Amino acid sequence: MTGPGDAGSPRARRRPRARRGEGGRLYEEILDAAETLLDTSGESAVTIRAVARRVGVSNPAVYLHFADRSALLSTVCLRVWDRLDAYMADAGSTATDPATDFKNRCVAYIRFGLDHPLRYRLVASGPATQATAQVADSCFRSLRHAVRRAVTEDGVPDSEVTALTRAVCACLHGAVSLLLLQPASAWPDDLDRYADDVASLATSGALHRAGRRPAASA
Amino acid sequence: MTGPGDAGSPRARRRPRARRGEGGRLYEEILDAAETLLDTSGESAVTIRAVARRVGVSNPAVYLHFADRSALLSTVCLRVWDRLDAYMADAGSTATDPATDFKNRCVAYIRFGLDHPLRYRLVASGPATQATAQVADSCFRSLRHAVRRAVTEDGVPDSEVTALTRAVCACLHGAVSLLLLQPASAWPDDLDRYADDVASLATSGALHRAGRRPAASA
DNA sequence: TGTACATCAGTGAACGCGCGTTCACTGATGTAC
DNA sequence: TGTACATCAGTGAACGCGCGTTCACTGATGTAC
Repeated sequence: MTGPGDAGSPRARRRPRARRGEGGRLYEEILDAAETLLDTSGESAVTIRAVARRVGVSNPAVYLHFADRSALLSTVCLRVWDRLDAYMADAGSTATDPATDFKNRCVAYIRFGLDHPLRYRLVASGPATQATAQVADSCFRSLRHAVRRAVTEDGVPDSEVTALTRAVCACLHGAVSLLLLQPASAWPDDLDRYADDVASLATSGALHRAGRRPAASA
Repeated sequence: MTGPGDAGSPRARRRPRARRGEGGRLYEEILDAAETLLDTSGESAVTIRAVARRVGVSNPAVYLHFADRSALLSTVCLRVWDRLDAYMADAGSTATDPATDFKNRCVAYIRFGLDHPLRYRLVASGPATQATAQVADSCFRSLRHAVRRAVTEDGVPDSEVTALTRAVCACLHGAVSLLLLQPASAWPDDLDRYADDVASLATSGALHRAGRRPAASA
């Protein structure tokens, strides 16, 4: 049925060898392949062999750029954190006022998680190296910065902004995780509105708890 | 150093064969072993061979009770959901008023997650079979019931209680996940208070968003 | 009371697989003299 | 201008491992006659 010859076998590209000084290109190709595998089949599918296969290179070639599998995996993790950070910053930059900036970032966070479930899962529960902790923290600080600008008119102290941001993170992450547990068919129709709702819930709830308004029951 | 003989090898128990009619005991022993492995080393460590080794039985013996590895894994998942459900119900039952009942359940949820990180991870992102969905839903309904009783004095409609519960779940799950990403040394000192805070944040925020009070900024 | 038989609760050995990783090697390309 | 050499960017084959799963078998225990 498939005809003779194995030319059509999946991704057996046998890519041309890079020229003298351009060896570093393979590094990027490996990371791209790893990310694709991650998006398609999850963290466990990101194996040295699968990545090499996909790039069209022999297994040992991967070791020219990564010490071992875990080094590859944590580099991928780092890259995804960077992407998320950039995606949120990008979403925030289009806003004209701080509140919208903040909301846009929240929406971006949730969209990112829902658009790339497996990628998101890696950053949300991936290898906890020093490097990833640093990138994660830089992402957190960007968001805290947005939070501070958004609530500045109330004169909220630093410590409270941090706590507020933490609460927002917990809500955003919880909201994404909860949806990812369900089939996409059960998701809200308007995801932007959903993200908005979650963001307001987190902020109003957190401000509330900080004593800015009287508590509800306990 | 370890002396001669392999008698001390880890868990090579070579357990005695069950008597006629008591074959079902192995079923429970397998599940116990699987849960222990899960708690110790995570989902990927729950292999047919590792479980058999731990029980002290040959590999094929596992197939007397489970069709394959995935059947074993989803049974473990089911069991953990049951445990979580029971743990929350137990925590709620000691309360004398609905608000405390609800708070206790929230605290129990968070404690469960922090006490058994890997177990929690399995239920929170485990195999999405029909059976697990059903148990997860029963757990959700218990909590919604507690929420309804806790907010009954405001005359909140059913749909709002469901949305409220969903928001609470998202916050609880987010709060647990966020802490699990960090080393235990960075956790709040008073976990019960932390759980309390998260619970009030979720409830007050959600009531807020429902229009019960004026919105903060947007 | 004895015995053939069925069933239960497993065992031992093997299959093929994909994996991480290592080893010795290779062929093209640039560079020093 | 020619050529020996160093280096870059990889390759091919193999190692040992643990895994899921299957197959044919076994020994104790209960039961029918």
